[in-house]
Amino acid sequence: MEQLKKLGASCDWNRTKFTMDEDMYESVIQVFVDLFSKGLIYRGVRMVNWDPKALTAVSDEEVIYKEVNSKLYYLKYFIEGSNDFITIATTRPETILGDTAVCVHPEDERYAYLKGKKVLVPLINRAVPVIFDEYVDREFGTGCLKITPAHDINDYNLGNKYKLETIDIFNDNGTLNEKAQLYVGEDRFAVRKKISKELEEKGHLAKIEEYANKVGYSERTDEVIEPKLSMQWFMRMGEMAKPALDVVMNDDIKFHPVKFKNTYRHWMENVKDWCISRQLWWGQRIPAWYLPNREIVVAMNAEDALKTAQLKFPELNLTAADLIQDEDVLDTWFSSWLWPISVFDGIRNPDNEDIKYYYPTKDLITAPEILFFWVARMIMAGLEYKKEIPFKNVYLTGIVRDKLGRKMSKSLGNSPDPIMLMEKYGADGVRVGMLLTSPAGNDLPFDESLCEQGRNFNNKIWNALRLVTGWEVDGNLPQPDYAKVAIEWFNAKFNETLLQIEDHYEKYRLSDALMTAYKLVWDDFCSWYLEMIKPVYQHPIDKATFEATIAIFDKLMKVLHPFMPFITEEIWHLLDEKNEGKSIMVSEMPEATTINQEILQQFNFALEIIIAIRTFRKDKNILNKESISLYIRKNNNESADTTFDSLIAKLCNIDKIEYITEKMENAQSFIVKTTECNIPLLQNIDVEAELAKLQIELDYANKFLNSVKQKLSNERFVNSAPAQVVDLEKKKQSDAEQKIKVLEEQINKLQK
RNA sequence: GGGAGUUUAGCUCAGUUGGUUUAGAGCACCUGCCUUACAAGCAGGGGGUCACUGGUUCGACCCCAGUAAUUCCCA
Repeated sequence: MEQLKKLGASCDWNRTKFTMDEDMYESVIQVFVDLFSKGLIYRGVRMVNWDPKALTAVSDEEVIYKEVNSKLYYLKYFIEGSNDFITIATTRPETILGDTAVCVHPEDERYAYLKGKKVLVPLINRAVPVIFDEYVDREFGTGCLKITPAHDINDYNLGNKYKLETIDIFNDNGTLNEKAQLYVGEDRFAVRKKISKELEEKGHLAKIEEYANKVGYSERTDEVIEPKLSMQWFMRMGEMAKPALDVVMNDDIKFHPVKFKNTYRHWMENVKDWCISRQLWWGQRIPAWYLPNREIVVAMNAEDALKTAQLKFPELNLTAADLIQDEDVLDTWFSSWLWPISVFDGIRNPDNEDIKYYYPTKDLITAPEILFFWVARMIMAGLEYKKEIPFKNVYLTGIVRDKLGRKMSKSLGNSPDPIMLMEKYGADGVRVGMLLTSPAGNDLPFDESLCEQGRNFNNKIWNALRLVTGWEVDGNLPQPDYAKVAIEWFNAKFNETLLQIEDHYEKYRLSDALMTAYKLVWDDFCSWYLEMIKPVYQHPIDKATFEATIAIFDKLMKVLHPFMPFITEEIWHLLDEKNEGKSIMVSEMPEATTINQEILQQFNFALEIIIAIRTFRKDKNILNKESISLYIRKNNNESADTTFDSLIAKLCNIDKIEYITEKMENAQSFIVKTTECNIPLLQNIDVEAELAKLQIELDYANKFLNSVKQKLSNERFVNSAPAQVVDLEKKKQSDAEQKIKVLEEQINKLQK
């Protein structure tokens, strides 16, 4: 949590809650009592992962499955009242002592004759039925399966289905108990060796095969996990799952990205009852008390339980000492699922002001791996206790992974230390680094270089501030034309970009929103705008331009603030004394106004010219210090647009821009769109190189023209494609033809 | 074994009911620059058979079928 604060997470820290807080605890117990009274909570038997060394049940997450080399034992079971036998395959021969059936596939003709027969469990000769179920894989082993309901989850399910006897042959420490009849008190692995020997001696062992299978080991003790039956508390899911599925399917609650809707539906349609009891040393203790007559009372506390018990069974003369509370505690999700309600005390006081104000909320941000454990159940709880969905959107973040694609984990030691990262790159830098790599719904492949990029961005912004605040402002200076145009252009660009950013937010595409803002600041503001309006070194700037620039800077800081709270707050205060004592956090976000599309288009063309001139300078080794003249010849009967001329001149160090109509001699030229740019000869032209370059351009244009022509000559295309598309192709054709014409002219000129 | 995804540049990812010049971004890479806010920088540049095969269509990164690789969930 301290790390989150350092990262600038803007949480409501005053409302920090722990699930074991008094009020939270009470809410959980109240809900348990309520659901029990509604018949939604019941006690039942379930197979748990038992650690015979630690003497505790462990959760599925604490079991590590390892591939081990074991043996597959083929054992002969004699058919009752016959000398015939069938052969079953098992990796655990010691568990035959708990067998209560043998199972084959109903369509397996090899075993059809077994219908109604019983077979004898080797060594103890217990007669058990042969059952027929499609669960059996006919290809595995002999296609004949022994059923031990007490010691295998699948067998347990079959046991339930066919009402089989369940014989638990193990003690808690992994030794055999008296129900096994043989080897009582000996360890399961010692028994495996002994019993396979005995089975062999008595002619029950057909063969042994080497076999690789997965065995579960306890994460804590590395002991082999023993599936074990135990009494647990459950909550019925069926009735609650249905409405919780509906609100997601009909988009009352939206998932971002939507692909998780599928996963959610799949889970909700196959939902199983929720095992809510845990054998842990901490948590909300199950509010159930056992009476001497084996009855159970569920109540808010021991006193209530006693009162209820006394009322129910007056003949027992019960005292507090007769009631024993269940030792188990509740699954932590059983408190978490109430979070949106209980954190505002909405369970105990359903009509308090806080819950009325804060429920429902808009967005939940969480990890996809707990979509079911937490999100689904919060929705259920919300519908059950508030009759209303708890939130409208669920944004599912990715999992942070290292460069090798592994999850960050303590045991691997591959997690970076956030505090150390923040010292190195700054909190804003780390934030930018993480956010840049969070495309919606994908994992975050963590890379320190991304934080470095974030830091560099901070640095860039800081330097821009240094430039702007370093200017001397002269109130008497008139505003130059180029500055007026630059401001007009940037504001159009800003508005356009702001709409894009809002659209990204709308779609929960945070990395895209950040990247859009990043480019707005770095490219459009720093690289273009500031270069445009920058006064000559050690010259002052006019007041109007300066103020417009400060206003732009202010808006940019607000747009960046959600991503980089620290630097933006700092700069915001340095931009304007009036911000003293206020905070950018609670200032108004800029709003987009009408976009001047025309100036954006004009700029795009100017930009192409500028880039072409820069390339030209580089090609010809003409340093930027050396000023040049530019003669522009429009083609295609286009009229000249001079809006950005003063800026082209400023940015490219051009002493003169002139429009001409005739071909120019003694000049080098290049083409932008269909406009010809001429620059008077400063040096001899390398005719060969120039021709080669033009030829490449010409080839490209011709090839392009051909592809367009081919398209247009296809009657079916012209007939079936929309007119808009066809017109576009025609425009492409005429543009390409024009360009080819100009290129050919130039080639001719050079070849003279 | 069942289900759901993913596969586009060296890396991480966009690509909106199929038509916006011959597919984009950031980073990385290459070249030239210590230009006076910034070398943590500036300017320019190269780089992709859109996993593969077939189909539908005037037209496919996009729709359909199959194949392969890979990830997750459930068993």
